[in-house]
Amino acid sequence: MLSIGKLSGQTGVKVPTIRYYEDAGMLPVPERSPSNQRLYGAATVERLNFIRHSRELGFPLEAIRDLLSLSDKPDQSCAAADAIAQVQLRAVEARIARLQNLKSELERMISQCAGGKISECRVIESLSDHDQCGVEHK
Amino acid sequence: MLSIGKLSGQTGVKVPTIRYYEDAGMLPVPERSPSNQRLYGAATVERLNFIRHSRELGFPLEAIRDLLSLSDKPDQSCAAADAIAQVQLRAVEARIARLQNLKSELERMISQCAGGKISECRVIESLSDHDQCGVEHK
DNA sequence: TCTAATTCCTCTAGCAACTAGAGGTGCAAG
DNA sequence: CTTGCACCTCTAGTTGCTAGAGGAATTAGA
Repeated sequence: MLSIGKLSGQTGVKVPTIRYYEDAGMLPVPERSPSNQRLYGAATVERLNFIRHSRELGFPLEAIRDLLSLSDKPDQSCAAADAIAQVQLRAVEARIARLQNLKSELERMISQCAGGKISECRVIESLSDHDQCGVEHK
Repeated sequence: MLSIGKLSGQTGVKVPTIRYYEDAGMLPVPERSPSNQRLYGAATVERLNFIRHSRELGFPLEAIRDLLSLSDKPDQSCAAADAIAQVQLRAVEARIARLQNLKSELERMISQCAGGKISECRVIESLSDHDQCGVEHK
């Protein structure tokens, strides 16, 4: 069994964040030692790594809860879970599309900033200029 | 002169957000009408468009404040503005790469889900597994 | 073995970047 | 002239944490 500090060390998730995740329902309520300290099994390392990687990909905790609910019911038929995965896939595709717009916008800005003065700098100008940006706003 | 509502309409930035930006030092304290209502000049439309566009590109308010202060010194080199954009570009590229990893995992999961069980899916596994993730952590 | 440093506990409060609501004033149209 | 909207200030809520207070327990070194 792992203390919260060991769990933190093995996953890179900070101790207060682990406690926060517990409050937020991302982690099951752990066992306690006789002196009231949290004790975690090895499965929690996996679960925390999963949460951390998903967070790094930009998933909100709610979406991660959905994904975790898949792995919490490994014997369930995929029919019910398929919808969740599809929704996540569509969300990921939308994120990628948007980020690729932003990427080319940033590249364009940088290429136009060829070591000149700010008065000639296209970075600031293009950030003001809506027509050139290629990002859709309503 | 524009009321806060007109300014909001012309820029797409919500009224409470404009007031928030004022508190946050992103916008100069505006004139007031005799009845205490905010009045904005045309320059504020430009400034707000700049802020909104920068936010949509993922710049934090602090970086936008830096960019705004740079644009007040037009004779300096634009290297600093370029550097801020470079940092954003690198962050965006990293996110795209990770999301594409996840996208193919989700696609694989959905295709494997044809009649199978969740326990055979590799999404959770690949998101838990540090070695496969392609992202560097410390 | 004793002590000092560390880890753990709970709790509250703060961060960014807003958003929503309460409760009140002003202004323009029917 | 009154109704209805836009505006005002202020507080509080949101998400996903992070930092600190104040206190108990465990571990490491002399």
